Parts: sequence; structure tokens; C-alpha cells
Amino acid sequence: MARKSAAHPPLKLDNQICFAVYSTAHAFNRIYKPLLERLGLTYPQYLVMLVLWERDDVPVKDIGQRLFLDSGTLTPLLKRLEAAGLIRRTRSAEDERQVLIALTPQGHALRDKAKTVPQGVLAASACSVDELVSLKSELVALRDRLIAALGE
Amino acid sequence: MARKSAAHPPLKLDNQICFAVYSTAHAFNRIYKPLLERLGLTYPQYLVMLVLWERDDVPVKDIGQRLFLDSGTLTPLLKRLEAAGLIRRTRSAEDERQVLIALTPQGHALRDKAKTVPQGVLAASACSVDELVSLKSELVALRDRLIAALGE
DNA sequence: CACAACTAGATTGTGCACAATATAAAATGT
DNA sequence: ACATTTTATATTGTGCACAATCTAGTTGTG
Repeated sequence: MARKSAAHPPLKLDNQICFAVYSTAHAFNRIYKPLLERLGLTYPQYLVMLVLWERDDVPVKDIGQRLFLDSGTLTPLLKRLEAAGLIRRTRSAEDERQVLIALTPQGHALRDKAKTVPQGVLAASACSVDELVSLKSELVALRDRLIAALGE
Repeated sequence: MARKSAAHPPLKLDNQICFAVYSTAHAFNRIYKPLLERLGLTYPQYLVMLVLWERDDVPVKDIGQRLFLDSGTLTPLLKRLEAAGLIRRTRSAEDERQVLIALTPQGHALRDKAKTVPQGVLAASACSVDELVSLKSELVALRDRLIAALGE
């Protein structure tokens, strides 16, 4: 016995799936940084813009649910996007507790400049689209199981 | 033509491999948080301890290379670990530029308490070890290609 | 209506993470 | 030997990220 744990000692850094995920996220961040600099966005800001380009005029809550982020993270980030002239923040008339996030014309226009970003990342990954699609769905499945485990 | 990009529109959030990685890293962080709280560690601090449990008395640089982190991140983190009594920071005698990081007896002792952490994470992932090992190596391969692309 | 329970955001405090810069020590070239 | 370059770490400033807490607005119940 103990053959499995001898092959994969549990406290060795290189055996940690979490570190593989963590360090890959870092690597992506560094790939994105120069590509997003042209747009004046950070990576989390880019994620928010991706959400808004799909549909805007949504409350902060919706963006947070989509990105798994809370108001403590989003409020200052959205204020920076507003200061950059990309979005507008307005209280909802129906429910005064909600702040609706809408794109400005500049925010809409930025989408065109962003269109080239995914190609750059794909090139850096040196992977086929099929490989990435399959890796992505494995990760999403794992992520959703982890999130499910949190709710217990 | 354009069939592939119609199936996978490049600016849709859910098609972004990077977001899958990013959000999975978050999910791991939340799984780890309560497990590491017992040890008085954050997740990045835990990674540093994993490195040191494999070998200590190493310069800051080595830890940084292992974890892909720079001194701006590690210096304050290591000072907090020192304040917690887990490590000692001493200038190297041979090369005065280096700060050597060594475990204290408490730092060594913490390893025993940490042994149960990976089980908790494995349980939360609801995955077999084999699945995780394979996913890990795909991620590491992708990460290393991204890092290679950075150096061009 | 009154009052408790809940919800959406904002605020504060702590801890990464990195770029840019500074400093000091070591290594190198002439 | 001395100037140049490189290297290791530290510092500062900006921007996430989340826990804990606060406020204001909404909903549910009697």
C-alpha cells in the first residue's frame, strides 16, 4: 500500500493541481497585460467589459454572479471604468438599491479594438482551438464541483 | 467559412479558456481558505511553505522562481511569515545580496498539521486522482507554452 | 400600519501581485 | 585597480480580492 501516495506525495508543490491552475492564471495575466494595455484595461476590467458587451444595463449583482466577484471588488473597479468614460452607473428607478451599469458610446466602440485580443492569446498558447475547448470544459466542470462543495 | 468562429464567438465570456482558469483558481482559493485558516496561512503563504518544506535555507530568488513571483510580492509575505514565527530571514554570509529563508521549529512542525489539507481539497473536487493528474499536466504544458511566448 | 427579515451596494482593512525604482553587493572587462 | 554591468532584495504606488460591517431600500407578516 501507499504506492499511490509515494508516486504523488500530497505536499509536493509540483503535485498540486491548484498550483497548476494558479500559475497558469498568472501566465495568462501576463500574456494579456500588453494586449489589454492598448485598450487601457486590466484583465478583470476586460472580463467586466466582456459581460457588458454581451448585455448591458444590468445591475452590479448580475456582473458579480457572472464573474464570481462581490461588490467589494466590483465597486471600485466599476468606478475606474466610469472615470475612464467606458460605462455609466445609475440607480435603478424600480429598485433604488440597484445600480445599473450601461456602456457609453466609447464603451461600445472599444469592442472593435478588443476583437484582436483573443487571437493574440490563442497564438501565445500554441494550442489548437479544439484542445483549448476541451481543457476549458474540464476546468469548468472542476470549478463547478468546487463551488458546489463550498455550499455544503 | 466562419463556421468555427460562429460556434465559438471569440469575445464571449464563456468561451474564454482564460476565464475558466481564472475562475477555477478563485474557486480553489475559497476551498483552501477555511482549511488553511486552522494553520494561520493564506494560500500564497501555503505555497511558500510547500516550497520550504521540500528544502529550506534557500534565497528569496529561488522561492520566486519556483512560484513565478517577484520580490515585490514575496518580501512583505515573508515578513509576515517571520512575524508569525514560522521562518527566519538572514543575510547570506557568502553573498550579502541574498536573504536566506529558513524554517523555525514551528515552521517545521506546521507540516504535520498541513498533511490533512490535500485530502480536503481532493474531496471537494469530487475527482479521481488520475483525472486531476492528467488535468494538471495539461495545464502545466499550457502554462509553460504561455511563459515561453512571453520571452519572445 | 408597524416591525422584523432580507437584499443591493458601499466602505474599511488586510493581503496578494506587479511595474518602476532604488540600493547595495558581486561579477566582469579593460 | 577601477569603472561597468549584472544580480538580489527592498520600496512605492496602483489595482484586484475578500471578510466584515454599514446604510438604505424592499418585502413579508400580523
